[in-house]
Amino acid sequence: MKSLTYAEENYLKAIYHLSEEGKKEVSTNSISDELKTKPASVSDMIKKLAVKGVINHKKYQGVRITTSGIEAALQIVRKHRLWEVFLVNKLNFNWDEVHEVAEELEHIQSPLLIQRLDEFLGYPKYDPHGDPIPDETGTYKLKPKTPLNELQVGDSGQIIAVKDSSAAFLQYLDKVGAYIGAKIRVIDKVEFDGSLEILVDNKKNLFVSKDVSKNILITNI
Amino acid sequence: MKSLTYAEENYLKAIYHLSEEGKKEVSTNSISDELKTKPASVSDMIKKLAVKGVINHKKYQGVRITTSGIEAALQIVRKHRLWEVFLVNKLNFNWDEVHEVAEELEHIQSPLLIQRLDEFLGYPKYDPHGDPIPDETGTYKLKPKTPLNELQVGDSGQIIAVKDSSAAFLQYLDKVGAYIGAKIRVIDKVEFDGSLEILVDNKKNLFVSKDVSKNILITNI
DNA sequence: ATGAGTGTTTAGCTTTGTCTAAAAATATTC
DNA sequence: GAATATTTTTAGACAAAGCTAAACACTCAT
Repeated sequence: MKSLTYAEENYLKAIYHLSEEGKKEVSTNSISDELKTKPASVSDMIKKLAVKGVINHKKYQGVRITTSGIEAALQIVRKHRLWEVFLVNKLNFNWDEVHEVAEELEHIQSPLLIQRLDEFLGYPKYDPHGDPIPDETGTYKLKPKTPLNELQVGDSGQIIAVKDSSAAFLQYLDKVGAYIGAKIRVIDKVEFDGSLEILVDNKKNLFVSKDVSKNILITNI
Repeated sequence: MKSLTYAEENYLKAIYHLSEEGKKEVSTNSISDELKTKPASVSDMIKKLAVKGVINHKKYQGVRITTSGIEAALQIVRKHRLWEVFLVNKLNFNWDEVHEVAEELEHIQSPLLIQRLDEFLGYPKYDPHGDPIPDETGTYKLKPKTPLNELQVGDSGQIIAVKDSSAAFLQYLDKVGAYIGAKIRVIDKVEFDGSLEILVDNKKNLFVSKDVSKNILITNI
């Protein structure tokens, strides 16, 4: 299979992510929304991707990613998330600063580079946002994610990801001392407003509103 | 000044390197040789670069890089060489494997990334080939380089670079235990064929032909 | 079931960076 | 100094990736 151009990689990744969200068929408009391009541009690109065999397409019927498309997309996702780990763990970037740079770095073409980077980082299984990193074969494992607000008093676990990854929300978390990987336990729950008291890393008590707890995902309850 | 595209950066870097080799004016043909493009493509690009103010150009008279062009080129060179240090020092690449990947990485646009990478690497002053790394202001210092074959018996120094950086030559050096940074001393010189006996890192005697010693550059005699 | 509205595609244009072929300018040689 | 050779530029084409505007197809209400 011929390799993909920079733009083709971006379209395929968008289609892959949209395919993950439930339905099999991805619409032209949803792709153009995701990538901030016009539907006409998407139609053009769909033809190219279909020729390369990474998607199937019938006119006016949306797009379906193929097995080989999923494989290719997973390798791009793998690169993106490995670079995010590098930026956060080695270069001390914050969560909210890594995405755009990783968008560029993910397109670097060098299998050896990615293999060595993976090794250098200690073969991480999850990126700084808690999303799984596929291995060279495309295999990955999701951690079960439960919104913090669904936990009961006494439940414990680890912050694995956030739903709202806006800079504002990430900065709030930083400020109160919560972070991806923090161990937490639910100390008290106020039924009236759904707010929680949680213990962070066995040392710090924190009160969070339901609005906040809905956006924090916990694993390993 | 408007920023440069990927291709414009490559042309500017080529012009910068060609300008370093003595003469001020760089010819269209030499640029097309360097970049493996056709002279017609170079003529087109020259117009664009002249509009952006990084080169001066009079028709049929070659090209001269401007001060602002040198500044821009030095930042690209800085990025290229920092990535080379990263690849060799952190990811265990060999000297002869880093150039192509660094050619891609040097185009990533993120001042913060380069700043953090520089810090992570310990603010290196020279890349794995012994070439100087400009700082954020474009300042750098060349080490004086003398070909090994011009040293006399008793002279000592450090391998700072190689002239011939073909994979074959670099692999030969690896095999005999010579490397950038190795400390050497000239033990004996055969006047008949110009071959040398040298002591490497105070522990290993090595015989090298004149053809080899011409291609090894020494600093700090 | 038809007509309005939404979604998708086509047609044609733009920019970037490349090319070939031909024309123009400079350099070299006799 | 004229003829030839080389270098450089122009002209015109093409592919990639985007756009606008217009045409086409599907979907849903009435």
